[in-house]
Amino acid sequence: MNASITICSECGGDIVASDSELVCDGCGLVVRETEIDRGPQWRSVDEESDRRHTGAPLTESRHDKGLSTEIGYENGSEVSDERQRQFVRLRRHHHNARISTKADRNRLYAYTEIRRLVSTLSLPVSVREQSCSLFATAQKNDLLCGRSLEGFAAATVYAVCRIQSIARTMDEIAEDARARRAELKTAYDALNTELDLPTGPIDPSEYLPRYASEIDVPTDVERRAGEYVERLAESGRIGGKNPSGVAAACLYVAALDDGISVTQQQVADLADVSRMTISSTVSDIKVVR
DNA sequence: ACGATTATTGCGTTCTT
DNA sequence: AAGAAAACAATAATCGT
Repeated sequence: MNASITICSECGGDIVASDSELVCDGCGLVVRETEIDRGPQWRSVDEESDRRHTGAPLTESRHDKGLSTEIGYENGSEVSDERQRQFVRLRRHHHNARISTKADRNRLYAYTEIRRLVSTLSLPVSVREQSCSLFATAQKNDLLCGRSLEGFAAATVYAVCRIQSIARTMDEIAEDARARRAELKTAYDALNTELDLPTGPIDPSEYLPRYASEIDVPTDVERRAGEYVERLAESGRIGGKNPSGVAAACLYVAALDDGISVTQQQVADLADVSRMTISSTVSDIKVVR
């Protein structure tokens, strides 16, 4: 994807470009986002041939996959009045042709909402693309009728997070979504039952890295917390429990082991559960341990 | 077969040490 | 600050129509 290779200052590994970031393939250090000049914005059409395309890359997050054509407004002075009026008509026709059906309009609206959500939640671009295509299939299966568009936009984002094992609670998505939590849930349930998404139950350890960094504990505490999660799972104690709360509880116990002073209330706020939820799984951990 | 009612279980509140 | 217990809400199961 990128021709210019540099050496990582931390570990000496190669810096490679992935999506919009430059990442070290040795230690995973993100060097810089976007700013570096990567030469012409080409992409190869297929890996074998040498043919290159210019232009914006195809993206699933625009309802026409980014292939839209615009009729410009910059008219030179030599353009006659009649010609200018013709352009106005052309633009209107072009616009109408581009988003003709209600489904297209809905999709356009949902896509912009998805784009907004993904960016405010600072999720990777792959989530945006997959959410949009998920929305399109949902639309194809007539899942939308009677349900809110905003709810579906948020639900696809949440669903893709679940599929890609990106730890986000439904509440976190609902926080920034322009939909009520109930709308998100009905939409997500519809997606799940009708399209049976490949989403197993969330592994609590998926939350550990994020929570660990938020309360600023060393990595071996995070690792110990992971062990506790595993132990609980083995003894079948996380049946239907909120995985976010379980992760926070394990982190709490692991932190105490290292003599780091954290309160149950702190980790409870972190996981967005009550202190009591933490407390109960804490006592479970002590049984297992 | 479907809908309503009941039962189980996790969750949050409040009280207590 | 942490634990204990009674009340709550949601989901699963059972029963009746």
